[in-house]
Amino acid sequence: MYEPIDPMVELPKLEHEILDFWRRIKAFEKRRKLNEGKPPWSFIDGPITANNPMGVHHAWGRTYKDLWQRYKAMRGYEIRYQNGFDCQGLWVEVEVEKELGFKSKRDIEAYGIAEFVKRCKQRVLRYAAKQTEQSIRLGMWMDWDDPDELRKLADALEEPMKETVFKSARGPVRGTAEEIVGRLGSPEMGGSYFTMSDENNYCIWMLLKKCHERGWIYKGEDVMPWCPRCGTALSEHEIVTEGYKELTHLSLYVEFPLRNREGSLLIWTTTPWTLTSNVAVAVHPDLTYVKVRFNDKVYYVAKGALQRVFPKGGYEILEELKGRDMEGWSYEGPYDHLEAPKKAGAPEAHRVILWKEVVETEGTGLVHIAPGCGREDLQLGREYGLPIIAPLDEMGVFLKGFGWLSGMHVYDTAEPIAEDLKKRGLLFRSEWYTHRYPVCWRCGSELVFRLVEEWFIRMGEKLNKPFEELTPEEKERNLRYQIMESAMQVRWIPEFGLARELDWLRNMEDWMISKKRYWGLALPIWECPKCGWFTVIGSKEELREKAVEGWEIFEGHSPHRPYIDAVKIRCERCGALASRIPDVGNPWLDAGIVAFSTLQYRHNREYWRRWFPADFITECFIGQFRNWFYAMLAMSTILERTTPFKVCLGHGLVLDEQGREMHKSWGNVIWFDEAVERMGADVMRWIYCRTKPEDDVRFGYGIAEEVKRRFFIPLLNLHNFFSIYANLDKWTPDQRAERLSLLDRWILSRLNRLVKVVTQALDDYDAYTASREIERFVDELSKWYVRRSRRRFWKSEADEDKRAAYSTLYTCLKTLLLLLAPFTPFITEALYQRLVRRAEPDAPESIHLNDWPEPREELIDEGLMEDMEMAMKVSSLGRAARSSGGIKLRQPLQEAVVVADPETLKHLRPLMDLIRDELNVKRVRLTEDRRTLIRLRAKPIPKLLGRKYGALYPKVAEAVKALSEEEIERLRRGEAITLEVEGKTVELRPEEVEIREEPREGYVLADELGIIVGVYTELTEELRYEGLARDIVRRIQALRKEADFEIDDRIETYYLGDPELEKAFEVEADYIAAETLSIALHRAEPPEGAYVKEYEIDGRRLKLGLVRIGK
RNA sequence: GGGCCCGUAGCUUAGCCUGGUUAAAGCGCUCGGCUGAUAACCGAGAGAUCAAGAGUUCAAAUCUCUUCGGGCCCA
Repeated sequence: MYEPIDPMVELPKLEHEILDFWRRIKAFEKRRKLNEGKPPWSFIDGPITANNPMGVHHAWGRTYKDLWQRYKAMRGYEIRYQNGFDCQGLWVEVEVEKELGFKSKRDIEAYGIAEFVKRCKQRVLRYAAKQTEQSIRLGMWMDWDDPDELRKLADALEEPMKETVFKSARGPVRGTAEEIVGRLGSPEMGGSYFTMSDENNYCIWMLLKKCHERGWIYKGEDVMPWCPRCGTALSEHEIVTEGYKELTHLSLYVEFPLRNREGSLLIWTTTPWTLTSNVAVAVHPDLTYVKVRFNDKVYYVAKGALQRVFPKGGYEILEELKGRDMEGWSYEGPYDHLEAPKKAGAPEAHRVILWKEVVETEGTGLVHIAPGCGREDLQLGREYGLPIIAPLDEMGVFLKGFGWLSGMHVYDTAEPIAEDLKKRGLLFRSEWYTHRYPVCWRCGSELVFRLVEEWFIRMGEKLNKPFEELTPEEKERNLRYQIMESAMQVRWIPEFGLARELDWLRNMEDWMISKKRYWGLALPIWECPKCGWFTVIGSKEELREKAVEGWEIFEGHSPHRPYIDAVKIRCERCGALASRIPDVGNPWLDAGIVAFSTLQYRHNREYWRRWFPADFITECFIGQFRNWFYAMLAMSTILERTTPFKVCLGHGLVLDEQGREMHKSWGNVIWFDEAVERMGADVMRWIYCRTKPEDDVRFGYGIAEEVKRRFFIPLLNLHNFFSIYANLDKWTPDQRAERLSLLDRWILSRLNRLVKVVTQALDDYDAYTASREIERFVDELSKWYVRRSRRRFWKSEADEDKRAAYSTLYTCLKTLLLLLAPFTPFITEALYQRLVRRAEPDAPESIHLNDWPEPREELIDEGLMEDMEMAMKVSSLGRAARSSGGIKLRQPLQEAVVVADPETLKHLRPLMDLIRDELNVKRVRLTEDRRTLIRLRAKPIPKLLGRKYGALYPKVAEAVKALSEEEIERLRRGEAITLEVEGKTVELRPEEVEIREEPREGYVLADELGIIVGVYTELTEELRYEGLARDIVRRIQALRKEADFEIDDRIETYYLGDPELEKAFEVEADYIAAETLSIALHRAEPPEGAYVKEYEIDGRRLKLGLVRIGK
């Protein structure tokens, strides 16, 4: 017995049953076993940060990941199924700080780095467990760790050096908790990879050492946005997210007196504290500057800034000059008398430099440059070889050497500095100024720009020429261009991905890999405090060899702070003890190495070669061009000078239903757990699959409801329709038919084309086309094939045609389920169990253990599909015609006429029966002759004819109206015709009549694209009773359903009512009885216990009573 | 400042790469119809100067350029 499914079933509930089922039969394990040793299809999972529960936006990429893994599995490829968790970095630190109520780095150090790092690891494990559960819920088949085991491991980490047992995906593992955490995802343990694993960290060491060997690692200074409260630099990324506020600051116009010439440069700044570190003044080479006299003093400002600087006028222009004319002018800085600037050589360095970024729409058109306090300033300073002054310490307090400012906090210095300058006659003016200013995303403090020492990987020069013109030597020298070569080996989807990646690579600065924090990759750089020598250690073994101190403290621990910091080595230059730099690594190093660390690059090169490069990766592309995609490409290029992935599918953002980004603070976030339990994972997955990946998708419950209604419910209904009737007829797949109807051949043709198209689309990593094609097919299967075939399933005898119908529909449903299985794994499993597993005892026990269907080319009949398209078009026109004539479809009509060109008619000829049934007419006529449906009428134009014939006009008009169609046709061709009116010969000219087309008597028409369909609306007695009979049948059917009779219950029908209706019962008795399974029709009061209802049909009353007899 | 994506009906989208009938769907609204698989469906009506302008072409929503608007990435 096939098992119908309630179309109103709660999909989430069904999905939980399926999850249990999979678990019970070990479906995933069986799939893996089936594909073992087959050709590999390599997918590398971009690690998700295990720091919070996953959101619905993660589900998009994860749907893709699962879709293609499932698809490739059905195609018979071996797959690694390794999920990844990103573990290290500031994101986790911030959350742990919140958990612990910390406010700054000092709190962490007071708490103890070891404890803090432990908390970070625990958090990662707990959220990895959570995300594992959520991913399983989404339907992802991966080599998962048991979430409960991960949680237990997190708990065990309380005592990191204590022995414990972890039930890994490959069986129990014994060791200290810390040791086990370091081995997660290893070949012997299976499960997800964790970027905090020892192997991942040591792999990066290997990579960094290789960079160092090529001279690409260096320590540099950079000016970074810095939070004085948290004591840390923030990356550009952290500021962009939500890091700007409207703030009002005191801005100053300051005079810089010129040396060796009259007057002062006038500069403007919103950060007075940076004046202490001024080194130069920048002007635009091409802007016009003016020398002006104002209140007896002489100033230089940009011409375009005059209005702003002297709003009340009163100045006198003495001279105009270009910025470039001022280059090299020397001036006195405002704080040249302080010790630190003096020591740095600032007073001697002061001069005017040229900079193309200077504008005259803000300030004075002269920009004060302090290379220690601004990123662009620093760059300029480097170009011009200027000294650098960095005035602030970690907490934002002025260092020694700045006179009265030393010891003051930067936040408190604006007004004192203004006072000070005023006293010394250097302050031209001050004013409050409101602008968007970066703040710390954690504590809201205003950021300052601070010079810090960081470590970098050199990207190489930016050569100002097209890629094609680069010489091999230039590429060899510059990592940047090598990575570009790797990027060009990738197939980017969408295609503009390459352009974005190359743009990033062309412009990116050296890669800053350090961060002054605690939880992350321990950068393997050991530096000598005495002489500045440094080296990069490439492995744990190398460190052991070189260690001269502290190894015993480190031994047994993961390569993280603080234990790794205990290990000292000998400086190779001066022999002093060298320590590891305290910095941790950029987290994108962690994620970027996974094409090596997870594929056993260091220990099993053969395995690595089998799985590298990945055939496919997919992630949300917003931001990843400079993050994961970049890091993967960079690291693979460094190690192997090739791309680590062949195809990169990027997708857009998940927005709310109004098209806004989801933000916690806006209250429009949809949580994954809630969404999946409300709409179901399949619906969520289908929403993502049917979206163009390059666009953003709108996501919400309204959209889910629509997707469910338009796609899932029809699918369930198709299944139910088949199940109900196949059960009644006890049809099984072995009951095949020799001969298929045209309709069967058509839908099988459509089906096989669908298989072909979906296969091609998925091979092309195009879920969008695949899902849209599937939707179209379901629509046609439901709205055309089943609708037109319904009666074939209803008839009582099980003949050849009926078997053909069952056979065809079963094939369609089964194949459709297989095609859909990778997209919507739950519902397809549910239906497969209810359909295929009932029909075919040998079928694999889960749909996901099946092979992917092969298209049967020989069944694809392009001609037939074209014919059918035409028949659908004509049917639609016929229905429109009936509708415009106000004739309901239930009323049979005598005929429908189709007028069209011979080509169209050729298409329609084989399908006339179908059209006849669909339009409920007795016959269909096809013709090329328009006049079958249209008659021409001539109307006299009184204005012309009246004037011409005077009193005779009424008779002429009559004659015109009576013209034959042949005569009108001649007029239409432009010929004049002659008429006899009252014995007179009248010449009628074409312009004297208006010719109209009218439907022929009795027909209503609809037309489109040159096809006209007309139905003849005159009813014969016979047709009228047939129509009434159909109305009656429908009422009886409705009543049967209301009475909850089984579909195959026999009944007796009692009727009384209007004589016309009673007569219809008599005339159409056989028809009515057969349609309603009535063994008898009685014109009588229904007996006691009958199910009774009164109806009105076309204003006539009818009382019906049904009595159930049984089967 | 540089790079990229997107502007089609009230809303959500298709079509654009590969130019060619009267720009296609869904939602919503109005009216009518069908229904023993369907909480579905079918038909009609209303609703689009395809962001604007220019160019190429016999022909432009589609190709090119410019402008405007929205967004993203990088400075």
